[in-house]
Amino acid sequence: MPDRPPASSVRSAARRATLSVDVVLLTPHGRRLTVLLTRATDPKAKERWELPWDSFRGEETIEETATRVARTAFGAAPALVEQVAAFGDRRRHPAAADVSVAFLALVPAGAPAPVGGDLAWFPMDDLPVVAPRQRAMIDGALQAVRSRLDQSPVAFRLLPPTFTLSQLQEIYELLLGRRLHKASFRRALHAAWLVEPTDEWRSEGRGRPAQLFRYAPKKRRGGRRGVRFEGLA
Amino acid sequence: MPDRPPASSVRSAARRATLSVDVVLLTPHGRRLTVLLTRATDPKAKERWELPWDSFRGEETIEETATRVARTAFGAAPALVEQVAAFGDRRRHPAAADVSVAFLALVPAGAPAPVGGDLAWFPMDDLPVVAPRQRAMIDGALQAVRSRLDQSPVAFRLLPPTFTLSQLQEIYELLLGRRLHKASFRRALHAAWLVEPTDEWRSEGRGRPAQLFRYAPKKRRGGRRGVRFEGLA
DNA sequence: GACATTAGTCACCATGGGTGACTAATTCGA
DNA sequence: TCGAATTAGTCACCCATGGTGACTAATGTC
Repeated sequence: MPDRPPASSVRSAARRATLSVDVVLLTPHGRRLTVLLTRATDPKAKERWELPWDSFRGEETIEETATRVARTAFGAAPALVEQVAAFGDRRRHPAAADVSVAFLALVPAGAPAPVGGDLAWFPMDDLPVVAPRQRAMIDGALQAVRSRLDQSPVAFRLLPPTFTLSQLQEIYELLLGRRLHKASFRRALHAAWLVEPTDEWRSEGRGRPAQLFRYAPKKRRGGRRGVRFEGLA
Repeated sequence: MPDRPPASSVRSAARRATLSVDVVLLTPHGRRLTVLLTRATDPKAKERWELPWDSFRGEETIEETATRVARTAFGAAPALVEQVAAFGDRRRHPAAADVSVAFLALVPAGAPAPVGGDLAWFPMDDLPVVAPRQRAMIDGALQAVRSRLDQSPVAFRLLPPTFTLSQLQEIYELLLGRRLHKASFRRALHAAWLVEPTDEWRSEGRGRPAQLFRYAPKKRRGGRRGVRFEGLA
């Protein structure tokens, strides 16, 4: 049996802390997932690159801040913005914020290459040095994307509105980090009623033209079992 | 093609915000999951009950704050503390914090009943009115527990170190909100190598005595498929 | 026209897992 | 003392899930 403290919680006097909102912008480039980094603003910073961030302002919600930061950095609204987690440890952060809330933002494939030298897409597996807290945020964002593959339309937000099934499979392979069998992938996809065919076909390069599909989830019967694509709406 | 903003992000001057850390303490009582609430400290508050919380202090990490808040409220260290998410919207919060970080904390079954009238375990499905932001935190914590059932030893932290398989199944049924078939549950559990038998048996009440098990996850072969208990370490 | 290349489908089969029925060991009451 | 009730634990049947290789289809290239 634990000791029993006084029933009401001990409260400290209200204190103000510095808070930042950081965004991990992701987009596929070829067969690799890439992150948008900006050149560090502080010339004295050891690190040369950092995630887009801003201090939290009381006027907006943190989601609004994240969306604004993403739009400012990338130049357009991302296809999806979701919170990853709050990071409130003592690891270094560009703003030296007490606490930073990380968001992940997805941009469909085919994003324009960054203009100047102050913005660049870096492959996830070949990142430059960034502040340790932001490094943890990037890892957390990747983990979040992977774990939400079946709960959130993450894969579809990394593609344009219409896409071929081969493109979709490539995204899944990218995120899962392993090859999938074509027949299995399509069978599961069909069973999940996540996409519907359009009447367009894409004939690019050699090979048979592929039919274009769009993301159009349908109500599912209440089957509880099954793994892939479960719970996606 | 989106418009291109100046390459470097716009930064606002560092601003300080109020930040709270709130804890959703959960424990099973009978066949129901319950939450620990304390009586509101502010006598003018509309709500009479609230989640244990504290303002963030720069000296600790938010995880440390959460653990301290949980220990102070419950009277002992919980079996597991994990972050749920940051809530930075405009919903009302007891501390009127700009941003609140919610944590979930698990206490094994058999927790002592609260002493005074200032602390009470409320069933999840019969909660009193709490501030809207805290209400969202409670819902988020339950969702987090459910979604982490297969990734984190959540179920085992709601049980004492040794337990019967029937007890474990009850916890899973509690969290999933549906009945499970005994044979299926045990087959999957066996395949996952999550528990090992002790040489103790519990003979309480009528019926055949049950063998006691302990949580002792073993390395799994790299099988990728399968649902239940996957990824649990 | 042969061939490479990519799309799309099929059928086979191992495994996962839902299910009912069985046995085992205990308490309780007649 | 014995049988019913109760809880633990296991087995075997069988269908659905999903891995796999091989096939056909439609295009471009040489």
